[in-house]
Amino acid sequence: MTTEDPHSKCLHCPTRENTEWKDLSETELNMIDQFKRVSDRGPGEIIYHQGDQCEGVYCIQSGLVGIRQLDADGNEALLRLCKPGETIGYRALLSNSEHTHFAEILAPSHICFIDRSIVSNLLAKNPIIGERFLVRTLKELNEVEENFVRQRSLKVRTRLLHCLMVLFDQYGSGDDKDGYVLNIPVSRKDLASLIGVAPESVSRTISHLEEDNLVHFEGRSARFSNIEAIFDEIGAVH
Amino acid sequence: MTTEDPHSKCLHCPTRENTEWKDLSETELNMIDQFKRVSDRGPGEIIYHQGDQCEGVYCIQSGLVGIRQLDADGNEALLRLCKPGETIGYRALLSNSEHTHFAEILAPSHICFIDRSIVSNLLAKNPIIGERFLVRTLKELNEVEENFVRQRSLKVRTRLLHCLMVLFDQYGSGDDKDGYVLNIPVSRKDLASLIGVAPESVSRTISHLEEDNLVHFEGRSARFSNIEAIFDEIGAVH
DNA sequence: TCCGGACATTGACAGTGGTCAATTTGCGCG
DNA sequence: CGCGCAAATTGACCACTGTCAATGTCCGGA
Repeated sequence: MTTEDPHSKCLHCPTRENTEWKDLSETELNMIDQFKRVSDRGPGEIIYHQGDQCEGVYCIQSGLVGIRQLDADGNEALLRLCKPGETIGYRALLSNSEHTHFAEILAPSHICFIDRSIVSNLLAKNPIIGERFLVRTLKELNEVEENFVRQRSLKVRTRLLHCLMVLFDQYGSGDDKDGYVLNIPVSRKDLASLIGVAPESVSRTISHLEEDNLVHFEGRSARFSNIEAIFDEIGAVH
Repeated sequence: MTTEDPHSKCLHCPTRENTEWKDLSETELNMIDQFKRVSDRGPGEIIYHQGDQCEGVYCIQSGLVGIRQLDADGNEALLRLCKPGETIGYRALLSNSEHTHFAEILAPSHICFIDRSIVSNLLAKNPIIGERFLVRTLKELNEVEENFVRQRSLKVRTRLLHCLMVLFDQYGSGDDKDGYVLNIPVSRKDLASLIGVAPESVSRTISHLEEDNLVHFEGRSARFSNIEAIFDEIGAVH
């Protein structure tokens, strides 16, 4: 990461327009630029640990990050995926507590670290920032609750299809002569964790989906030959 | 509800000190008093419906309210219980969207309605209010996620014991010559919904807990004769 | 006081999905 | 190119729990 990289300037960050930082003035962005630390991380690296004090927030410039939480048995549940543009670690900062999750790099990523003092400063000066994070938090809360209720009422097969459609919506690589193609950004184990089942159950369900000619899997790629049938099965309003 | 009731003044509301409104000035409280609508509701009444536009927020002065969400099958999942002092309906207001849940009275309650215009006014004048609701939202988010992960890793029996301990913490009527007593504030069906299982599973688990002399049930009352053993079982890794 | 309906319990049963174990596949690295 | 480890699949097994049905209990209203 050299200083000549245009992306090293927040002002020119391609993701900024859709983030909580979009209302910052050029002066404020320059302040962040001056103190932020950009780093280049690879899969498996941990950005912050569960239980750690919050040092600041992390803005994902590129790549993919997974938010995990340890359960009572020490297993690592994958709660959600975070794309470029997302700021993570803000919850511990705003509630002035330690991190209740940990964040792991899932694909090679550029991560910008912004110290908590900078964030506090911006929050104090610019109430719109706090408001943006409030809205973001409310949205996350709705998503988690929706997920929560969905897992109670739907079977594994439907949950997997639903999950695949959500992933397709966010990470789908468009269509193909023979259907829609998705490069699943996570391992089978993490896919299983996202829908709250054992990895073996995902494998078995995948086999069934193949037999039914609904989805064709090849490693981490999935091709949906009959996406309408899938929407029917999950009862989607899309 | 007569105007002579001292509780009709927010300033004297016994719950105010622990709420998001604790930082309001007397003048601001008087403004709320002037426009709020207090009502006396009975079990089964719906305070607001899922999908409704948000008219304002509701402050629970006394009683008990359940927050429910409809799932894909039209079932009503009980997400959480709200005690006196809690303000509900604020999420739709703050995110400027419709209610994603509905709120149902579970025990005779006094509910104060505060119109959204009043709340917006206070939020604009007094940024600390927004901050209080941000912290509240962050706390709810943590609780939901904890619950989410817990339901994946624990068996029904453990979840029920955990749920009973949480209820005891909040609604327990103290001890007794023969153990600790809790008046369970909800039906078996709702108790089942809180831990994400079928009502029959709760009944069966209750029978087992009786056999094991861990909890003695009598209608809606539960007596914990050996609360240490319960904590052991909840804390245990398995 | 009795009746009716909602709530709760109990039992029977079957299917899902978790667990364990054995392969197989895939991939990084020497 | 092959070794070795991790990921993924497949199969067998069965405990758990959801579903359905029957019965029992409680409570409010006529």
